[in-house]
Amino acid sequence: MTDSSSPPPAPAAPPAAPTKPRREQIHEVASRLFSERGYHATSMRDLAGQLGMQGGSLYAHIASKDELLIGIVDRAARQFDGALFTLRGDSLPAPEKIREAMHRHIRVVADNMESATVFFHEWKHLSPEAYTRVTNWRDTIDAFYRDLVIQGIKEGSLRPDLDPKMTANLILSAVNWAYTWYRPGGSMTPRDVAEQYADMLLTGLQAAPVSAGPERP
Amino acid sequence: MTDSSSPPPAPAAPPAAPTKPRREQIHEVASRLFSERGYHATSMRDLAGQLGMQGGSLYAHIASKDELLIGIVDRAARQFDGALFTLRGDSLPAPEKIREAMHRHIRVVADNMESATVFFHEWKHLSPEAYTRVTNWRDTIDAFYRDLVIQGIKEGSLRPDLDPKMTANLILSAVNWAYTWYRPGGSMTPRDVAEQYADMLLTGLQAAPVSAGPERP
DNA sequence: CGCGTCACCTAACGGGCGTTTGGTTTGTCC
DNA sequence: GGACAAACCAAACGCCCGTTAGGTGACGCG
Repeated sequence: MTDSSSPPPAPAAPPAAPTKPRREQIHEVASRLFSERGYHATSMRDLAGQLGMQGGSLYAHIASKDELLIGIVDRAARQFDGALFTLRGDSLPAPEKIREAMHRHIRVVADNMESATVFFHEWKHLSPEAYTRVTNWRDTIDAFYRDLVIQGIKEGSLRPDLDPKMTANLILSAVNWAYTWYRPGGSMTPRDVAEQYADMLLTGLQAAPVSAGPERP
Repeated sequence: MTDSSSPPPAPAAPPAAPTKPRREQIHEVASRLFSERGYHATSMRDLAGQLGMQGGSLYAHIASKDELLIGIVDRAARQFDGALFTLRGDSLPAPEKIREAMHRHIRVVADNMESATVFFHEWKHLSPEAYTRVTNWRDTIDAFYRDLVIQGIKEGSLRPDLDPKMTANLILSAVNWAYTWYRPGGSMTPRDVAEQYADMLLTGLQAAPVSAGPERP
């Protein structure tokens, strides 16, 4: 609509390229369509139509439909990776670390709603190599949260009777499920969500007993 | 393998029919394939092949592929409904009610892993009427948990500073996400999962402060 | 014995799929 | 002004999809 001649290729300065426009546009629109309709329910002609071109013309920019999915999922995985693994070194107490990890995790989901949705929904349709890559990667995320809980139990900041595996499951449920309900335009920032979730998880939903007496007041 | 002549039609007693075998077999296999591969990645010929028949022969028993999906999703929704809505009348304190609702919710997921997976994954591909039906139904489930939290705050059994919407989101995250990791053959029963989750959620992950003093000992 | 019915097969239908091919336009650089 | 590449179109490729139509054998019932 606005400008039909999309990219001025910057003729004199190609070394540090300004952006790669068309290929990235395709990936972006594919993220949107795959997340809205699903991978198999999106045809290459649908995708091309949204970009104002013909189905076959896509193949001047990309190699195949599979490669598109792999690109989207890998990119999402790298986002999670980059957000969480810088935390491994930090020496915060476990509750603070859990709070911070949840914040970063939810922010990645919130900032990449479309590719995160594709990541959680369509990873089963990846080619075998990409499939096992993603599966292994998810195991390391599980382990990250599990180790975090174990550390907290050891240092005494978390309840000693916790099952680390189940605790990690619970935390992951909270942060991952966000892709189903969070809407970036709404009133809550990713930080708001993470703070509320972490508060509820760490200190519990139950009202504190009425201070003094152990039974009736 | 075992018996190839499947159903003796019980000629003298058709009034209260014994079972409807073939149609149900198709629904069961479809649940499995849809949950494993996704709706659009499962062809009617795949489905028929698993039942030892030809693609076209399915249409002697079912009307269409859409109808299959609708049947599976509706059945799953009815399971959740039946499990949760008998709780509306009970006059338990909110924490107990949350614990019980989580237990029932997880049990439905665990006892119907395949149709639950289809329910959570493929509802976007329903026909328009079934789509809005499922969407509305999910809203009532959200409201159920939200009201439960509101009741708990009113009666003083839950923290007064909770956001009911977000608290319901957290509970739903835990019980719904179970479909991604729970395996019925494993060492944990649905009750084990629910008890652990409810304990963690209600009383919190953090270790209790060192008993006596309000500040440093 | 003939009739109906059930469960299934074979074959085909129109259409959409991912992808390839060859050609046309457009714009830049020498 | 001629070479060149990028971006795209139009058309076709073989294949698979959901679904339909007509036919066939087995079986129970009057």
